[in-house]
Amino acid sequence: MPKVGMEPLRRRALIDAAIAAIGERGSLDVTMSDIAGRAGVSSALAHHYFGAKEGLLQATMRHLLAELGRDVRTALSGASEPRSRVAAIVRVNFSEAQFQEETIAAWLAFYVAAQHSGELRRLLRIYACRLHSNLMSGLAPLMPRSEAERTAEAIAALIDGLYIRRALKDGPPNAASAIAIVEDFLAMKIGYSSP
Amino acid sequence: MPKVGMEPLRRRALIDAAIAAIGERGSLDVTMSDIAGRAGVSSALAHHYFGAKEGLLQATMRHLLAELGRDVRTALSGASEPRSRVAAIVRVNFSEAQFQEETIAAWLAFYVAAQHSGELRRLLRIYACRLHSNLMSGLAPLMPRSEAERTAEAIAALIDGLYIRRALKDGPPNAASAIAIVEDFLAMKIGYSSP
Amino acid sequence: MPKVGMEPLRRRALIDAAIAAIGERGSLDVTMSDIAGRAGVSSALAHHYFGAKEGLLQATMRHLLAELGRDVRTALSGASEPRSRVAAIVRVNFSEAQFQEETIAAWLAFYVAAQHSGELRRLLRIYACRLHSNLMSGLAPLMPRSEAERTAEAIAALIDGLYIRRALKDGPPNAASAIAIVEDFLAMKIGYSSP
Amino acid sequence: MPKVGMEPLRRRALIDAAIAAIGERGSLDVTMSDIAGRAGVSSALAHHYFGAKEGLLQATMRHLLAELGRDVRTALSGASEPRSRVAAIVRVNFSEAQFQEETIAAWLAFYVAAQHSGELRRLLRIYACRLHSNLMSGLAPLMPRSEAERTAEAIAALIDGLYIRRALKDGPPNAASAIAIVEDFLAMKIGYSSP
DNA sequence: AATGAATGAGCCTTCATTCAT
DNA sequence: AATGAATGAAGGCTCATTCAT
Repeated sequence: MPKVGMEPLRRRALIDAAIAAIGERGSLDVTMSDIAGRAGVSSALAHHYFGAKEGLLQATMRHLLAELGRDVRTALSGASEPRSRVAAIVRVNFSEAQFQEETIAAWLAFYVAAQHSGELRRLLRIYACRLHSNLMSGLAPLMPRSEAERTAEAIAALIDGLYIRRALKDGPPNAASAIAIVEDFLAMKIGYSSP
Repeated sequence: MPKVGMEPLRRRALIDAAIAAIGERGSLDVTMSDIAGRAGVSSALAHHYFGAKEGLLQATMRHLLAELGRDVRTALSGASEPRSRVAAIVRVNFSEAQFQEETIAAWLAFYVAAQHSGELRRLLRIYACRLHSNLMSGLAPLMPRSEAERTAEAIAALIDGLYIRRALKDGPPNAASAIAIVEDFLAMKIGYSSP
Repeated sequence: MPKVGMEPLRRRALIDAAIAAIGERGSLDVTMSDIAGRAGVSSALAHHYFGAKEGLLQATMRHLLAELGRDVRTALSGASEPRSRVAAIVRVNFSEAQFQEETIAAWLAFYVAAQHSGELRRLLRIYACRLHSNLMSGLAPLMPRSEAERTAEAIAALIDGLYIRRALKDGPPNAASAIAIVEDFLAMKIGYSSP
Repeated sequence: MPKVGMEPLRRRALIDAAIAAIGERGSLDVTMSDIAGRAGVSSALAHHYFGAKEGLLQATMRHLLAELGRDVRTALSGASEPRSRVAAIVRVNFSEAQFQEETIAAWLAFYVAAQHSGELRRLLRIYACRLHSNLMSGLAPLMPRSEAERTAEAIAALIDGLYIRRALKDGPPNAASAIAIVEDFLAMKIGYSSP
C-alpha cells in the first residue's frame, strides 16, 4: 500500500467521482461527502487537495474540457481535407467517450452553471472559442468568411442542442442519429462532396 | 387587514418572483425566502400557497410553458400556409417575450433540472411533444414523413442550442441572428419558396 | 405562550447566555450551539437574530459596555465634587454588578480579542475614551492638565490590571482591596482631602 | 537527509513560531499547521516533539516565562539597593526584549487563557509569585510589611494594566511613558530618594 | 529525523418547513 | 390572509491528530 505519491491518484479519483455524482444528479448541487465517498476517501481529503468545493468543480470541468480537447486534436491530426476536418470535429462530440448519459448530464450542468460563475464561464468560453476556430479551419476554405462564421455558429448550436435534448430522452444516447442530423446540415451547406 | 381574492395575485407574484430569482441566479438553487422577498411576502405564505418549494417550482415551469404555448397558438392561428407555420413557431421562440436573458436562464435551469425530476421532466416532455407536432403540422405537407421528422428534430435542437449558447454570451440576446440561422436551415431544407 | 414580540427577549437571553458562556470558558472560543443551548433556543435562531457569530459577539460586547456606561452615568450623576467623581468611577468598576468572576472573564476575553478585530477594537476604544474623559472631569480641576492626563492613564491601567490579575486568583473577587489600592494611589496623588 | 541533534533547534524554532503566530493573532487560537509552517516544518513534526498542541503551548509559555525570569535575575544581580531592585524589576518588564507588540499580545493571550487551563494557570502563578517576592525583596526594607504587600500588588497590577492597555493602542509600545507611570507611583510611595 | 496521507469530530451557517397567532 | 417565531437537518470547511514510510 503505497503511502506516497497518492496525490495525482486521489485527484483523479475525486474528479472522476465528481463527474459521476454530477452526471447522476444532473446538477452541480452535489455534496463533497458524496463525491469523496464515491472516490473512497473522506471529504476532508477532498478539501485538502482542492481547497474547496469550487476548486474541485473547476478542476472537474477543466478535466472534461481537456479530454474533449485531446480527442478533438487527435481526430484533427488525421484529417487534412477541410471537409473531413469538420466531420471529424462533429464525430468527436458524439463519440462514445463523450456522448454518454453521465458525461452529457455533467456537461449540461456545467454549461448552465457557467452562466453565473466567473471561472466556469471563462473555461467554457475558452472551449467555445477553440471549437469555433477548429470549425473555421475546416469551413473557411469552403465558403466565404461570413458564411463560414454563421455555419460554424449553427453547427455549434446544433451540437449543443442535441446534447441538451438528451435531457428529455430515455435510454442510451443515439449518437448515430445525432451525427446524421449535423451531417445533413453540413451536406446541404457545402454540397454533397463526400466528407 | 386581510383582503379577499388575494390568492391569484399572490400566486402570480410568487411565480414572477421565482422566474426572476431563477433567471438571475441561473439555477433552481434559489431560496424560498429570496423568492418570497421579491414578491413582497413572507416565505411562509409561499408555502401556504404552493405547499412546498417543489410545488412553486413546478407551478413556475408550468407558467413558462403555458406562456410559450399561448404565444405559439396565437402565432399559428394567423398562419395557414405550412411554410409560414414553421416560420411562426421559430419566430415565437425568439420573440421578445421569450428570448430575454432572464427567461432564457430560467428556461435552461428547468431544462437541466428536468433530467432528474419526475414532474419537471413530464412537463418538459409535454412541451417537446407539442413543439414537435406543431412543427410537423408545417413540415409534413412539404416533405416525406421521415424527412419531416428529422427536420423537426433538427429545428428543435437548433432552437435549444441557440438558447443554451446564450449562456456564454454577454449583452442582450440577439434574436435576429438566431432566427436567421434557423431560417437559413429551413430554407435549404424546403427550398427557397418565401415563408 | 406569546408567539409575537419575542425578538427582544430572545436577543437578551442570547446575549446573557453569551456572557455566561464566554465568562465560563474565558475566551470567545465558544460555540453558537453552546450559547443558544444556554438560552434555551436552537443555534439557528441565534443566527436568525444576529446574522452570524460575530454579530452576537459584538452585540454582547456592546451590551457589556452599555451596562458599564449606564452604571457610570448613574454614579456620576450623584457626584458633583471633582474628587468624588473620580472615586465614583473607580467604585463602579469594582461594583458588584461589574466585578464578578463571569463578567471579568468575559471582559478580558473581549479585551484581548479586540487586539485584532476591527469592530470589537472600535467599541473598546470608545469605552476607553469615555472612561478617560470621565476621569479627566474629576481630575482636571485638581491638578495641572498634563499631570491629570498621566493620572487618568495610571488609574485606567490600575483598574485594568486589577481586573486581569483576577485571572490568577481563586475565590470570589475582592472588590474592597482593589478599590483600596486605587484609592491609595489617588490619595497620594491629590492629597488626603476626603473623597 | 535526517540530521542528528536537530531536536533542540526544531523545538526552539517551533516555540519561536508559536510566539509569532500567537502574537500576530492575539490569541491561542492558532493552528498547528500555521505554527509548523512558520517554523519551516510539517505539523506532524510539531506533534512529534510536543505530543499535542497543548504541549507546544505550554512549552511556549514556559519559554516566555523563562526569558523574563532570566532577564529579571540579570537585572537584579546588578542592583543591591532595595530601591534600585524595584526599579530594575520594573525596567525589565518594559525592556525592549519584553515590551514589544508581538510579545505583549502573546503574553495577554496566555494570561487570559490561564483563567481556565490547569497547567497554564500554574505556570502563570509561579511567575506571579516570583514577581511578588522579587518586588518584596526591594520593598520590604523600605516600609512596613503590610504596606509593602499592598505596594507590590499595586505595582504588579500597574504593570499588567499597562500591558493590557497596549491592546487598544496603535504604533510601537512606548516603554518610557509606561515606566514613568510606575516610577511616579513608586516615588510617591517611598519618597523621592533617587532609585 | 521528518513528512505526506488521511480522517473524525466539530463548528458555523443555511434553508425548507411548521405552527401559533 | 398572512406572518413572526422557531427548528431539524444537512452541508462546507477546518483542524488536531495518527500512521506508515
